Amino acid sequence: MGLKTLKRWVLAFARQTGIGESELNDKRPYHHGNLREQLLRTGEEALAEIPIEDVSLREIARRAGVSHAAPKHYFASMGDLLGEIAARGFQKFVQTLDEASRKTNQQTAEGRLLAMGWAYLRFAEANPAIYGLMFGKVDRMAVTPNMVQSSMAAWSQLENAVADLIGQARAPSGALHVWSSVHGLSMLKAERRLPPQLTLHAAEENLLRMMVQGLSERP
Amino acid sequence: MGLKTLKRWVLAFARQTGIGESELNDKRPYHHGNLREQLLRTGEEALAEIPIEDVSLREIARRAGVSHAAPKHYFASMGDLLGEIAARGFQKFVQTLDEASRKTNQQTAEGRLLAMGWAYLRFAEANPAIYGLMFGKVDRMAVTPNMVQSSMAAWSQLENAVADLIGQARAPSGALHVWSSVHGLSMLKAERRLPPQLTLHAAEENLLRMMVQGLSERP
DNA sequence: CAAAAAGTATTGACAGTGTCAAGATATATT
DNA sequence: AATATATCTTGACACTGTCAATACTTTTTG
Repeated sequence: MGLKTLKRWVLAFARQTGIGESELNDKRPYHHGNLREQLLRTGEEALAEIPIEDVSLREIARRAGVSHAAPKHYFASMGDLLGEIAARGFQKFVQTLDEASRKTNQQTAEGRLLAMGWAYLRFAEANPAIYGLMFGKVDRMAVTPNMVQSSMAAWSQLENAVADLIGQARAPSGALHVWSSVHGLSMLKAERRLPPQLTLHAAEENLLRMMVQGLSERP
Repeated sequence: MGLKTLKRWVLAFARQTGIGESELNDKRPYHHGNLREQLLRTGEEALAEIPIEDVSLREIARRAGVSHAAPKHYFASMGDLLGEIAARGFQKFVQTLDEASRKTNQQTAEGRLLAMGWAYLRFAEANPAIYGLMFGKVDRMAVTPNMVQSSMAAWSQLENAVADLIGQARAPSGALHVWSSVHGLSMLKAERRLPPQLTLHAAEENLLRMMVQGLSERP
């Protein structure tokens, strides 16, 4: 092949011209080895660090240290990459709410639901960009199968928690009520559409209580 | 000036070469006359007709029949144009809910609030793109003063309606609860994040009832 | 009424984007 | 060891938002 020979020549020539061998060796290998995973992680990082309108496919590739077209092999489009990131978001989301539900001292169904609601609000607050992605704030995102599946898992989780409180029959509409409340508040918060004089912490606790109150049977 | 003379020359030449005079005359005047308003209307049209990711400043200019940089004179950026469109959306929104509140047969505060809630859901359903703009779905949008003002008007309207039902003191958190519910449901609907087996119409009525139920004092 | 000023729209350029096709390079298979 | 496959890069394309320079119109002014 003569390739290795060529390499030796280049190295020798480099040494002659004063270029340090380390400068030639510390270049990344051509094959990254784990680029798909890397792109997902880098994308998440970028979403957390810079304004969402500045997050581009090329920027993610740049941060990952690969060429601008490298992602094409793993993600058919920019929307697909974002969709997969959103899917991972939903998985982390489900996990977080599950932990919150299990770790609370409250042993009642109502207590667990409130704990989940609180965890929901905290998750949205802590991961605004990913949360926005999960719920369609970013128009460039594609709805991937992975993402649909993950979001449905989140729905099931919530419906079960609601069923524990008010029974299977009323669970679907109850879950819709609960999700709408916390999701609506999270969006309004993220978009700064709330009146400034509102004290958030108290308002959030109030809202969760009203939400549970809404689940109770009518007199 | 010689300009009018030149025009006569051109017309004469055009006639000689067989170009119809009408083709020369039916060109739009250089000054549009009402371009700012036109761009807003055209933008709303575009948002209603084509996918939101395809709505660009240049596309709006194209539809308005002007050059790609013409909007610059009226809107500092694409975000500003979208922001103004959102502001108009809020104004129409407030008007719609006001009408719904006044036109309902129900004479109770609860009846009026339910009518507004229903009108809210219908508005979001009928104007998905504009509604998305209003609540920050589009990352390219700027938050213009006009828009902040209009959105605050919407908030006041809602808070008043809630105050009629549960009093001034509890109105702020009550309004937050109400808005979160209907906004959350609207977003979940628009983003198709709801389980497919849900029958929407009934679910919406259920949700509005639960929402009102949540406003009632705790036993 | 003519000249200057101000307002309005166009043209052309720039850096940036997502996507695609063709080529280069590394690993796996035979 | 030669071939095949997987992976990454390069270069191009059409598009975007924004800006500066220019052309055209209307209004104001002298």
